[in-house]
Amino acid sequence: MFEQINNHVTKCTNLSEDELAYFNSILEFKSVPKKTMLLHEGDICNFEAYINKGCIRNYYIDENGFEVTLQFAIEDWWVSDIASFHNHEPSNMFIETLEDCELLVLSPQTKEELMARVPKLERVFRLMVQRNLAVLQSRLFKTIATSAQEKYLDFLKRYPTIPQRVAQHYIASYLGISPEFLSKVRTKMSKK
Amino acid sequence: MFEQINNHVTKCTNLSEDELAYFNSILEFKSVPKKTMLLHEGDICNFEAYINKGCIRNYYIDENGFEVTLQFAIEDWWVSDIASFHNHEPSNMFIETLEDCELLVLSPQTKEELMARVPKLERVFRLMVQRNLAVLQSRLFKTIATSAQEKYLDFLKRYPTIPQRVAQHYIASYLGISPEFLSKVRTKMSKK
DNA sequence: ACAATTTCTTGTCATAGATCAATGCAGGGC
DNA sequence: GCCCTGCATTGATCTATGACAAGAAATTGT
Repeated sequence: MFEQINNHVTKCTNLSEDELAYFNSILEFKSVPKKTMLLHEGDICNFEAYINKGCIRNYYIDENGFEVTLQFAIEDWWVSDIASFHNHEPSNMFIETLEDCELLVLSPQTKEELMARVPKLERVFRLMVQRNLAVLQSRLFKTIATSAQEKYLDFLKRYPTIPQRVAQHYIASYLGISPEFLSKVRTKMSKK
Repeated sequence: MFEQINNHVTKCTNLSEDELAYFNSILEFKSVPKKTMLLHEGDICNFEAYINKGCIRNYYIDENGFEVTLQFAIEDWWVSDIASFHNHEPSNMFIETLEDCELLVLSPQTKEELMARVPKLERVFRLMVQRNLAVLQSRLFKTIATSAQEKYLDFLKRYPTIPQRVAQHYIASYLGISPEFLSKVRTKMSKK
């Protein structure tokens, strides 16, 4: 049950047997069916969850009900609203399982404890946030600078396994285009 | 010279006199004229700079020469390409001063030393990255979900001092619209 | 296996914003 | 004071993408 996450963590830093055991001992295992809301706009996010199995998305909704998918997360990723989680402030996003999921969960308290006991893990989480930031920066750039088709191709390259797992209209909402238009882009692409 | 930055840092964490003195001692002061390139695409970013005075932007350029401004930074902000800085990998962005600037600079080595000697600062920088991430997330959302005018209004609210300091076409490139269209949005707004 | 629901496709029409070109305007160097 | 050069504005088209509607296809639960 912990091989995957331990593998993941030890890629970034070296931990002793003891440290690893402690780390595992404070993780809470959770099994969640698909189509479950893990976080609702306005709630304070009280989890940072490692995905052992499954698929999750988080998204925003604007005043008119228009959805924007911020990210898909699958095995070996973490999901959370970091800002809400750390500052204990209401979130403005939604987090929802798209498949049945197995999660390993940290609460704000357990995470703090963990950081205090195993400071080396600070690094792991800082790296994670930094990587996230870099990805988001380049995504913003592409969102602004490129056509729908380019964005879709880029998405396929970056996340080749996602399209087989999630409905197409979610991908459209990730790319920032309408589902109809994504469909048209796809048919145009397949004709050539 | 250090009041500003010390103020900034002690807002996030408590430091002793000694720690603060050490922190200040390793900062390198740099005075840079406007229109200077601090980082060029392909270079490895070797600085994380606190802006004591001045205004800086970082931006991407795509294959066709189309520019996207990632952010404007003014007094009391840090500028860097975090990913390039930490992983010693080539950057894909440009960083350029828009005004004469006074900077307080960390190199990768001095930052690491600093983190080792004053671990409390880990927290400061992690918070900074997290805040950045949250801002960028909400910006991506707005970029996708809202009209040019809304984005502009939001920009004015969030960064009220920037428009007086930077050329309008830079703002357009931040908002992801053409300079001509921003001009049209502005005249339409002022007519009502 | 079937009905019910959800998702995907296809067509037509509408529009925000891009692109191009012309004009005006201001600041800096001489 | 005058000429450059770089910005901002304005107007006339053009285009990528959105919105809506209706049908086809796929998935789901029972």
